[in-house]
Amino acid sequence: MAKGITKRSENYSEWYNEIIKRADLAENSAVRGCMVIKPYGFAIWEKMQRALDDMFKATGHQNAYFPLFVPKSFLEKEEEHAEGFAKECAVVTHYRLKSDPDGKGLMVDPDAKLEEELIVRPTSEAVIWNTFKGWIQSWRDLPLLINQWANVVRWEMRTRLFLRTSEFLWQEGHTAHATEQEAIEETEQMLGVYAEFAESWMAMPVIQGLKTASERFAGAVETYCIEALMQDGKALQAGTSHFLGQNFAKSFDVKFVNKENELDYPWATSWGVSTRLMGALIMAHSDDNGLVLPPKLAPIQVVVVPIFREEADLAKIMEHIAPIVEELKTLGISVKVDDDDKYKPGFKFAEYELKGVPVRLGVGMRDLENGTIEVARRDELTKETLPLEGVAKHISSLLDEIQENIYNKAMNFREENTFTVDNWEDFKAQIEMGGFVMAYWDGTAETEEKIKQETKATIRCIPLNSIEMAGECVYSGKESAKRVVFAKAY
RNA sequence: CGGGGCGUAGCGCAGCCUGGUAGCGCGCACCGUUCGGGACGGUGAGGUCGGAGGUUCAAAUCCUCUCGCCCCGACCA
Repeated sequence: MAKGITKRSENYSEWYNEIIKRADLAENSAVRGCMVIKPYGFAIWEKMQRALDDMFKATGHQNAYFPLFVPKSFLEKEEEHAEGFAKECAVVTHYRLKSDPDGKGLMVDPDAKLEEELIVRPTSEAVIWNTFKGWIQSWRDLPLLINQWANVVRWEMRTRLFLRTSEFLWQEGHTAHATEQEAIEETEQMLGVYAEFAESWMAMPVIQGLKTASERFAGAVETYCIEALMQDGKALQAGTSHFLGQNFAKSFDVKFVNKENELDYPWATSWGVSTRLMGALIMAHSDDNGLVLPPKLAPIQVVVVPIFREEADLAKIMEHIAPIVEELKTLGISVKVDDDDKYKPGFKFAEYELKGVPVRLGVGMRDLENGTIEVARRDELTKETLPLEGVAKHISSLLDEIQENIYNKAMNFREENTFTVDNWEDFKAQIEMGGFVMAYWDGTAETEEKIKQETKATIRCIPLNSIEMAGECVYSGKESAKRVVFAKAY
């Protein structure tokens, strides 16, 4: 590229920021730690939302919306939950400003102090379970399967675009069930939905597993997660699904009468994914030419770049490609024809590569003479000249092929960067080099903590569906039932 | 909150040590030639040098204070 971006291999985080900037996805705002998601970035997020929302609906969930503010007394009710989130809460203490008598501008009106502080939601368990109290009386009211699309605020020390911002957009599911078994099934079902979304929409392979006690969601009995490996060898938690037991029901005094006419507390789950998935998408596939989008999430799947000098030539080219564009649209493919004459073709080629558009079609006067079209694919940066006849069908299957190809690439990368390690020296060396490190762990929080202190590696998850085979803990040498996934993480 | 770094044109930077007419690249505007991988030439617009105070005949440059941002750590979807 003439105006190359920072190489991925040289400075990963600079590369990451530059992809976001040059693909026009988002920017830091003037507001501390907050992010502006720009139209192109938001278009991708909307496609993610749509796909996820359809999956939630297909599994029987309904959308609703709950308040932004959580009275402090609500947040306090579940003790562990309160403790876990206390350190990162934005708090509303006043409801009015007034002119500053000592100078220009405004000041907080001390007379407008709230009797009870309001917390800007860091998550909505508290408000939602307070609401559920009024919704649940009988086993007939269960299961209650609710999802909300919302913003939340967590006052993070250091922020990074998409990966960690003070305010972020997400989806949070909150469900209530009559039995423990059903709630656990729901937790696992939604983890499966996330894994399916990550793999078949984002083309990003994930490991499904359980968090250790120390990494568990505050107030949960069990936290399930999906973990993905980024191209710099660091892990990213891409989604979580929590089995909350009866903790919130008890804290918020939500009870129902079961079929045996006995009072019981319902069992709860909550699960969420956020705009962090955008960060995952960027880091999983992009290269030194910019963003690489899986076709299923690309706002523009095919871009047509006419190559012309004269207005008259453009008109001829448009006529030449019109049937193809029509056919692509009929096939449900989103096509953009960039007939802008302010930029030259070479500029446009680079621009659409930066934006990750999966397929680019180039058409010039040469093609008109030959009845051809140039088809370039973003994932492999290859191009070929094909007869115009039948090209729409070819493109349609090419998009599927690209979707599959980038998944396979990410999968190969993960496999090449997943290591099985059996002694402490190898463990430290491998963690330093990056990747998922599969090692035995004795199951204690002490060992987990010491490993974290000495290597900065955390247990990303205890994988589900792995073969149980006993071994010796890589750190303590004590007995261990199975290998867990260690990595440095975002 | 600890440790580093930076504030000069829309963006990226030089100038500061050693005070003396505020510069370069990109971008922007106009004209011409170009147009199948980020074009080239010409002309031009654009600045209270983050802010306040001080030293000086003279401050982007030296001194004091202040504000803001970025990076590294603790925290974390």
